Amino acid sequence: MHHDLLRRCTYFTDLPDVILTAAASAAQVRRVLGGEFFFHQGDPASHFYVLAEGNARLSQITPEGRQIIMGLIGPSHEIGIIAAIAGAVYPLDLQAIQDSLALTWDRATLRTLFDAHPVLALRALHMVSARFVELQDRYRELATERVERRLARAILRLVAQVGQPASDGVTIALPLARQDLAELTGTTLFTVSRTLSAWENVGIVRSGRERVTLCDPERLTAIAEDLP
Amino acid sequence: MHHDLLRRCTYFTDLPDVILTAAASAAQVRRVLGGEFFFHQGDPASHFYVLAEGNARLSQITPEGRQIIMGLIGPSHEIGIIAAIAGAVYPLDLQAIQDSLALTWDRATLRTLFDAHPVLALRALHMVSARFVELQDRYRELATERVERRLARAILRLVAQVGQPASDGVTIALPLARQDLAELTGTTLFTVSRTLSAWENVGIVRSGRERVTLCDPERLTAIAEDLP
DNA sequence: CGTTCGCTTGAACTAATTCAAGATAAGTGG
DNA sequence: CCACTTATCTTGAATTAGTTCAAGCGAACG
Repeated sequence: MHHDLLRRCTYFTDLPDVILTAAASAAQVRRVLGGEFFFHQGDPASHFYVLAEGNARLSQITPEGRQIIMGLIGPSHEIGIIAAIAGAVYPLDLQAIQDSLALTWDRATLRTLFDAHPVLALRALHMVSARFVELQDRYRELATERVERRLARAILRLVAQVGQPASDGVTIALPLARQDLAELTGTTLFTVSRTLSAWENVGIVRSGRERVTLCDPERLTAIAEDLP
Repeated sequence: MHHDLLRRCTYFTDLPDVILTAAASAAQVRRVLGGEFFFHQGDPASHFYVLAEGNARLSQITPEGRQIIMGLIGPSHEIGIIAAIAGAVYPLDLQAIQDSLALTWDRATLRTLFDAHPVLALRALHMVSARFVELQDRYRELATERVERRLARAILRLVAQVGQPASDGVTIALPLARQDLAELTGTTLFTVSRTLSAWENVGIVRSGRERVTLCDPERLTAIAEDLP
């Protein structure tokens, strides 16, 4: 039921039932196959999405054709509230990693909801502000910290987001290549490979083809936070 | 007159007079001396500001005590709309560079204005979204581009923002030390100094103690955009 | 069973940092 | 007005984190 999905998003959480119902019943459903795109960078921002099933990658292409990953998202994550703004374009690509399902609202519907329930506009402001602060922190991280630490944080973030318990730790439940981790942390696949190998040698992680398992969260946190 | 100042901010521009008047008459005035802070990182976000006179620096301190500059702002720039959100804290410092004057609204006032004129909430969303996209671009820049190019862009941005015509080019009308440029571009003051010296030798800029003059915008743009 | 794709590792290289020393310029107080 | 002090800037030399390139390994997949 859409209603329950919405209740789990931070955007809709704790709102009165009447608003949830209004939003849920105004939603469209969109299915996107793994590898396909919800939208591309530069497309007119027409729809706001809440991911229901699957996983997706937020990425940007540099003018030179180099790709960087701005984030990886899973169910109940909201994307594209910029669609509420007339004339806006999406600032990045949203690509499904696995077959995915999303609820979606177009601008007119969104505006109707905002007009009926002004709290939704404030919530949108809240959401973008929170993302802004997060991005600011990652910016600072990129400007001031070494690759090993950035990679440690990226893995801790991913484990928190999409971790699945495994026999010897927690596995990141996404096919995640070295190249992806490199684009996520602003480095090269070689450096990622070397770093993961070093960590594996001391038992912090286990990793293989497009897969990383975190075995020793304490020690990885120590690296991320620069503790003893 | 406050009304005119507001008309020049992108946040208020093109709004009906009645809204501008409502906003202007609800504003408080705050004066801050050069070097003093409007607010600190971590303070409860109580006020939204529009800078009227002076210049200010947006900066963050890392847990290790290293500072990075997120931006430099001048008159008619809006800061701190996060104050509209209950429980939020400022994510960075805002420090006056010169004696400054700002219009300011506290949360209750802001909410009253939002209720009376819902377009203001949408505008807030618009503003934060625009800043978000800008920051994303700078993030990509930091992740993928070399220091020289980042510095070139930073200087072009500053010239556009606070440039003042001079005899031999356009001067950045701010006391701006090498260290400031380093913190703005994610590098060290030494690298900034070397790069500016190299540029000065080929006539792209002239620079001295806390001062940079851009003499050849075309060539600096060529560096920023990686043209021939 | 061979081909493909992702991963690893070594070696050379480089952009940028770090550290040190000195030069230059701007106040400050006698 | 000049010496003193302080802050900013420059430059060189050594170092290093990370990149780039090349070669080869190994698991997945048709």
